[in-house]
Amino acid sequence: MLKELGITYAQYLVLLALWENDNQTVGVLGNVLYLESNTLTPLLKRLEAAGFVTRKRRPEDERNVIVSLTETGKRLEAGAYDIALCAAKALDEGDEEIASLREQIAVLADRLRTSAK
Amino acid sequence: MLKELGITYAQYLVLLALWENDNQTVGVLGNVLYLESNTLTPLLKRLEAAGFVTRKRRPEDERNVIVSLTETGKRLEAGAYDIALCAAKALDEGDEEIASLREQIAVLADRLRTSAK
DNA sequence: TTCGATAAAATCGCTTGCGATTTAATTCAG
DNA sequence: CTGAATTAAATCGCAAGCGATTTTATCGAA
Repeated sequence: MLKELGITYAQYLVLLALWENDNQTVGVLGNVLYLESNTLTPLLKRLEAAGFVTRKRRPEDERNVIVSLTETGKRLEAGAYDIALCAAKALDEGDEEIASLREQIAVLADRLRTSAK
Repeated sequence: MLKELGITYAQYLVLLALWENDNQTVGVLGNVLYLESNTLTPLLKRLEAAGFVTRKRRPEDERNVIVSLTETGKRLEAGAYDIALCAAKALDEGDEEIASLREQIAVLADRLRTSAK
């Protein structure tokens, strides 16, 4: 399904974040996805080259780069709607179980992250 | 801790499998780790270059490559013993919880794998 | 005001992981 | 026995992820 849309899974995650909240900074996007600029910058450039997002420096503080959806990027949301549904169906697990599992993992990930610091 | 041993996490996983069961074929190793030769071959070459394993064609069937621990590779097991303990401690979760979580994830992964086929 | 500290992205080098193809060895059918 | 099919690794090309460093912009204290 992702291939039909012309994006990878990591790119899909970035777009999910942008569909949720457009015009985010690279850094904020990284906080959401637990990724840093060394990973995001090249990925965002590919999304930009594919015409799904734009990258502009914020005039008030040129250190920040604002990532925004293009019209094409916004339209993609509709086409991507089925993906989560199909994934859930493939997992064949109730929403509660998935949410619970996700939560457990988030807790563990947080512990690792803080214990690493 | 891995850096002290001079290995990466993926390499650690391969070594774990070999400590469990030495002299495995690339394919069998791949079945255990859910990886294929396109990933394992370069990784194994790095482990070989680092002196932890050897790679030899099996004489009876030259299509198979047997991966074996060197003495250095075997000795590494002792040095790696603490890793799992520290990880468990960092997770701060009982063995049962971790095992249960691992099992739940394995079930989901299997469903995805079979529904993809 | 200026210079050093801080902050945000970008860049570099490397390992992983994977889809697709290739190479080489073995097996099997006619 | 031979040539086609199958199997196991290897190879190729690319995207991700990350540690480390660099670049550029902003802030802050002397």
